[in-house]
Amino acid sequence: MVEQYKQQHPYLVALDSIIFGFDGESLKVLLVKRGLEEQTWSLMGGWLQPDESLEQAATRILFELTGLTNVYLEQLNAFGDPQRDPIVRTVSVAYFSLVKVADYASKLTEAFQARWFSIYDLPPLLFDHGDMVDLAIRRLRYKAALHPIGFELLPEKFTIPQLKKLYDAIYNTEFDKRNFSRKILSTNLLIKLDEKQKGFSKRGAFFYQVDMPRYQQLTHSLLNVIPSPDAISW
Amino acid sequence: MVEQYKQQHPYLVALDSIIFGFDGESLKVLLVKRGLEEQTWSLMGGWLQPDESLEQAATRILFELTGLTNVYLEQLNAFGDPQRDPIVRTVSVAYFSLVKVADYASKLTEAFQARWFSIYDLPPLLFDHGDMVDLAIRRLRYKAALHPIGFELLPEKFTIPQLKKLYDAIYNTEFDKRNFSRKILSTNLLIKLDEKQKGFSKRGAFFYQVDMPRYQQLTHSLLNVIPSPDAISW
DNA sequence: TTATTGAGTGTAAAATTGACACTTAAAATG
DNA sequence: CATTTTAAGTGTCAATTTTACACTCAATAA
Repeated sequence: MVEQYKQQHPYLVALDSIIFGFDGESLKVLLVKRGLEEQTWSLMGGWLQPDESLEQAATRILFELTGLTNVYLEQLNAFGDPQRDPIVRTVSVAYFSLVKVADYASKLTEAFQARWFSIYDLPPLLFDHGDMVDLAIRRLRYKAALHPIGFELLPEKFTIPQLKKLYDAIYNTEFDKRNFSRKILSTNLLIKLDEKQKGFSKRGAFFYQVDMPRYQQLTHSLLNVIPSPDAISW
Repeated sequence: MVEQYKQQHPYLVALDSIIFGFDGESLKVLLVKRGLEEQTWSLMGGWLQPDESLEQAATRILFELTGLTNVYLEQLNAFGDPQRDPIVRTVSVAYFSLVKVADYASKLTEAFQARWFSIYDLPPLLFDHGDMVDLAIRRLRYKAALHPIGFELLPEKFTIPQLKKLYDAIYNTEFDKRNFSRKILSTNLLIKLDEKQKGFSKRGAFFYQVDMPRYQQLTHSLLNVIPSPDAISW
């Protein structure tokens, strides 16, 4: 009876994560040097262990390679081309992750030999990691147009201009600031703080933070977060 | 160097497909009896073979178990809970599929021991197949709200009332037929035929078919296909 | 011929979107 | 201290889209 199982070929199962960050100017992806003989830039990845689920494994690997915890993590796609890893056939489940760069930036690059790359200036990547990144960017654009996940890339407290810059970066465009803030504020997701940002502009912009209970309600609802989402496709 | 690979545990990799169909009244999922000792209703599934990609495997299995070819197929999610298959640890990549029931209905149930179940009246399912179906339904609702994929579930020629019934079934609601047809027609995806449907209503409804070139352009674009998509979430 | 049934269509009010420009707060400058 | 500079912040109007809602029409059946 269990014969049916015994005849089957097992494969290695890997997890790879596309980690997005935003440094205030442009959208970045976190990469590490990896490979057997030649070192190639590659995604954060590792192997599935016997006692863990896919999401647990992705979370563990992220922590081991970056020290990051409590980050936004979502399954992107499973990649299983027979030739994708030339050494051993491996199925890789890719996750994408949104992190608040500011909190970790220094730690990451020092201790972990990791580097942030602009999504418009990526080095050649290991295996099919380039495809994974492409898909992740498309998915991020798609998702961020409909769900208020942008906040995951910003610090706890942020200003509306910062948020607009983030969306400008994600969509490689420039939104109208009047329409943008009207739209964002109409979601009622943001709580205005008394505090103002110092040092960046003369006048200073008010800080906001996410209304967490409302955010929980709405993460999975459809909101039109950006103007003309019709232009987005995947 | 390749040591790194040798130390890893391999796992079986399966593919499972949630196959949606529409019989004119309600949304259905195609299931088969499967299992070792006790036969349980389960999704169409099979094992990944050494020489095929995930999508190829899903397509092959679909064909072997149902005879279906040329169907809409999209990766849903990879499921990898350590306990999901109690016999051997297996990672399953789930796909969801939209088929035109009419073309195949009889063949399927006869030759392949398969049965269509209303999504509101599912039997207990094998392993985590219930979770897979739940997720697939949510994904279908999400996707069909934004992309004109509903046609994949209807015959080549269909009427607007048929299409509305399909959407009513997907969302378990009743859309306003005036607003619905205005919205659908405004996409310019439908070509009106001269022919009318006979036998169903006295007056008869005009048949339409999809404008294929335009459909190709638009499948991946965001269209608001249904009213108030804000109500949909996943 | 008349009745029945589902197909097909229009309108007006409300809400949302998109385009567009001036004022203001605060620091920097001289 | 007055002036300049820079980015923040805000409002309006026209166009479009959405929603709610009800009657006529075509064809078959009686």
